[in-house]
Amino acid sequence: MAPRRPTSRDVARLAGVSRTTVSLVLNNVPDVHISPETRQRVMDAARQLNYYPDVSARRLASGRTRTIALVWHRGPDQTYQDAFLPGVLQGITRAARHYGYYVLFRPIEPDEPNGSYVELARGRHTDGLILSGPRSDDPHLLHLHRDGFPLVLHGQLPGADIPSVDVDNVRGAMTAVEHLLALGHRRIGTITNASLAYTSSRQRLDGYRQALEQAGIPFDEDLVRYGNFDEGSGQAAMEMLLSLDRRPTAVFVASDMVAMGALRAIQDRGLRVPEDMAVVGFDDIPPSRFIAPALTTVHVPTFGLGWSAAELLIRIIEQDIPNEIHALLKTELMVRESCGRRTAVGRPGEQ
Amino acid sequence: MAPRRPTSRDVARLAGVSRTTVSLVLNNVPDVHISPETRQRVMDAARQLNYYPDVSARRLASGRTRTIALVWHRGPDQTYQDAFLPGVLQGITRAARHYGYYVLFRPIEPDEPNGSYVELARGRHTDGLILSGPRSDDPHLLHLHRDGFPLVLHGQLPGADIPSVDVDNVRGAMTAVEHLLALGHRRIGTITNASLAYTSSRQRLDGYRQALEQAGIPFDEDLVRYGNFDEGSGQAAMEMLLSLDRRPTAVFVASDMVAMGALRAIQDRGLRVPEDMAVVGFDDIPPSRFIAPALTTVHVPTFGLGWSAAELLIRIIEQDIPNEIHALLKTELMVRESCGRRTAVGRPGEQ
DNA sequence: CCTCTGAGGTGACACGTGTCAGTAACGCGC
DNA sequence: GCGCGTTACTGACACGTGTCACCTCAGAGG
Repeated sequence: MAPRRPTSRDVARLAGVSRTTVSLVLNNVPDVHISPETRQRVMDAARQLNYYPDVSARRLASGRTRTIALVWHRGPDQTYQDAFLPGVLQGITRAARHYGYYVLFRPIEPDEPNGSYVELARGRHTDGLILSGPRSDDPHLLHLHRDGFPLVLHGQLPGADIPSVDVDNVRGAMTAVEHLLALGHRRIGTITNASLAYTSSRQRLDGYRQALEQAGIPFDEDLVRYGNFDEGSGQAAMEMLLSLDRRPTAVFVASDMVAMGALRAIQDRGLRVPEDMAVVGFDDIPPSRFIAPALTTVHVPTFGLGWSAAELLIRIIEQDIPNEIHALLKTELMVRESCGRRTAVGRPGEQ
Repeated sequence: MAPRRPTSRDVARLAGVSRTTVSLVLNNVPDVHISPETRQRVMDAARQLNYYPDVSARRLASGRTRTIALVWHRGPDQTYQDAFLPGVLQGITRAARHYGYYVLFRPIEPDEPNGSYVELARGRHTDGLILSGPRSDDPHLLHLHRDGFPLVLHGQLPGADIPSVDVDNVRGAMTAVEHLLALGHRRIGTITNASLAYTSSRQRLDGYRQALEQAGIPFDEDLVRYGNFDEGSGQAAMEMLLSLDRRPTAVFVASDMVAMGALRAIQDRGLRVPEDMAVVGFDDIPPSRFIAPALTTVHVPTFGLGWSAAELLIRIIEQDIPNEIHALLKTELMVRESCGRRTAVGRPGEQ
C-alpha cells in the first residue's frame, strides 16, 4: 500500500508547528517574523517528507494559476508557421520560466469552432493568453479584452487596442529593397507573401513602395505580383514577371517559402541567380541557408517575438503595465548569395 | 464594479436546484436520474450566466488534472530538435485534445539542474509526462516510475522498463542502404549522426551493417566515420572518406544535418552528386527537399511520434494499459535526387 | 394498511492551500 | 504595576468543485 503523498499538514506535524507557519516559511512571505530555528525545522521536515505543494490547491486558494497559454492558430501557411514555432515557443517558455510561469500550448485547427480557446480564460486555466494569427472578426477576443482578461497578440489587429507584439514588416522590407538599390538595381519587382487581406502582406508591400519612393523610382504596378504562402504561388508569380517585355533585374519576395518557387521559375528558364536575376526573401526559414544559391533574406527574430510577448503578458498580469503596449521588433538583413554581393554583416544563427 | 464570475452555486440558485444537481447535469454523470426538464433548466441557467467551471477547483476535488506535459530536453543537436518539434508537438496536442487533455510544454535547458521537471509530477501539475532525450543516469526518472507516476519516453532507455515510443532506426537505416545496393553500389560508406553513446546513432549504424551483411558484403571499418549533429562534422567526415585510396561510390549519412556538410565536402572537391557520389540521409528535415540535388533521405514520422506517445501515456493514466508498452514507428524512404535514381514512391508531406 | 422499489434529488464532507485577524509571551520605559 | 510595542506564532475561514450517503415521495404489490 503506497503511502499518501505528504501535505503541508504532515510537514507541520513533523516540524511541530502550525500549518500556517509552514505556508509562511515555504512561500517566504515577507514582513513576517519566524525565528531562524523554526524556519530550519520546517525546511528540514519538508525535505525529509519530500513535500511538494499541490498546485491545484494553491491555484484555487490564491486565485492565480501562474500559467500562460500560447494559442496557435493553424492557418493555410503551415510550413511557414512550423518554421517559426520552435523559436517563438522557446522565447515564450524562457521568459515564462524567468518570471515563474508555466506554458500551456493550444493549437487551433482550421476546422475548430471560432473562439474555442475562451474556456482557457473563462475556466481559469491560465492567467493570460498569447494569441497568434488573430482574426479581426472574432467577438470572443473583444469580450475577453473588455472583461479585463490579460491578452497579447502576435501580429496586429487594427481597431481594438489590444497589446501586441510584431515584427517591423515595413522597415524589414525597406532594408531588403534598399540593399538591392545599393547594388545598382533600378527595375525591381516584388512578389507578396500572401493576399493583401493579411496585414503583414500589406506592410511588406508598403516597405517595398517606400524604399522605391525614397530612391526616386516611380512605383510600377506591373512589377507587383501576388504570392500565397507556398512555392507554387511563387513559381507562378515569378513566371509572370519573367514574361514582361522589360523584365526586372531583381525581385523582392516577401516570403522565403514563396521565394523557393520563384527561384525554381528563374532556373527553369535557364537564367542564373544572381547574375540574371537578384533575389531577396523574407522570414529566414531554415532551408534558406542551405539552398544554392543561399538566399539573402530578412531575418525574423522568432525568439524575440516569443520572449517579448510573454514578458509583456506577464507584466500585464502582474499589473505592472508598461506605457507602450505595442512592440515592433527589428529585423535583420541576412546577406547571402542570391542578391549578388556579399557584404560584411553579422550572421546570427550561423556558426 | 465588475460582477463576480459565476460559480455553480449561482447556476443552482438560478435554476432552482441544488449545487449537486448542477454538477451532475453538467458533467453528464451516468446512471443518475434527473428529469429532462430539470436538465434543461440547469443548462439554460449555465448558458445564461456564461458559466465555466473553475478548473483549479475541479482538479483539486477530482484529483485529476487532465493535463500532460512534454518535457523537451534541449541538447547539443538543437537544429535537429527544432526540425522535429512542430510535428511532435502537433501529434501530442491532437491526441491530447482527442482524449480531452491539455498540454504543458516544458523545455529543459542544458544548464538546468538534473531532474528539474519532477515538480511537474510531484506537485500534481500534470497526470503524466512525455520525456524526450532521457539520460539513463537520471535517478529521478526511476523514482517517478517506481512510484507509479505515468511516464512515456521518446527514445529508448535500456535497462528500466519504462514505456517508450521511438522510430525504428535499424530498419530505417537498412532500407536506405538497401536502396543504394539496389542501385548497384557495392562500396558504400557511412557517417553516423552522432557518437555511439547515443542509442539512435548505434542503431542506425547497426542497420547499415545488417544491410551489407544480407547482401554478402563484408563490413569495412575504414568506411565508417563519425558525425556529431552538425554540418561541420559531416564535412570533416566526408573529406576523410574522399581521401581513401579506394573511395566509396555512395554514402549513407545518418542525419540530414550532417549530410549537408557531406554534400559540401563532395562539391568542394569538384565531384558531382549523385554521379560521382550517391548520398542518402536520415531524418527528412525541411531543408532536404529544397537543396540541389534534393536529398534522398529516411523520413521520420514526427506527428506519429507525438500522437503515439500521447495516446500511450493517456491510456496508462486511465489504467487502460496496453500489452505492448514499447512502440517502434515505421520510417519511409523518400527517394529524391541525391541517390541517383527516382523511383515511384509516395511522398507524404510534399504537395 | 404496510412494505418495498425506484425516480429525483439534496446535504455535507473532502480536496490542500493562502491568508487575515488575533493571541500569548516578553522586554521595556515610567 | 501597567501600558505598549514587538516577536513569534496559530485558528479559522475561504477558494469552487466532485461525490457519497441519504432523503422524500409516488406508485406497485401483498
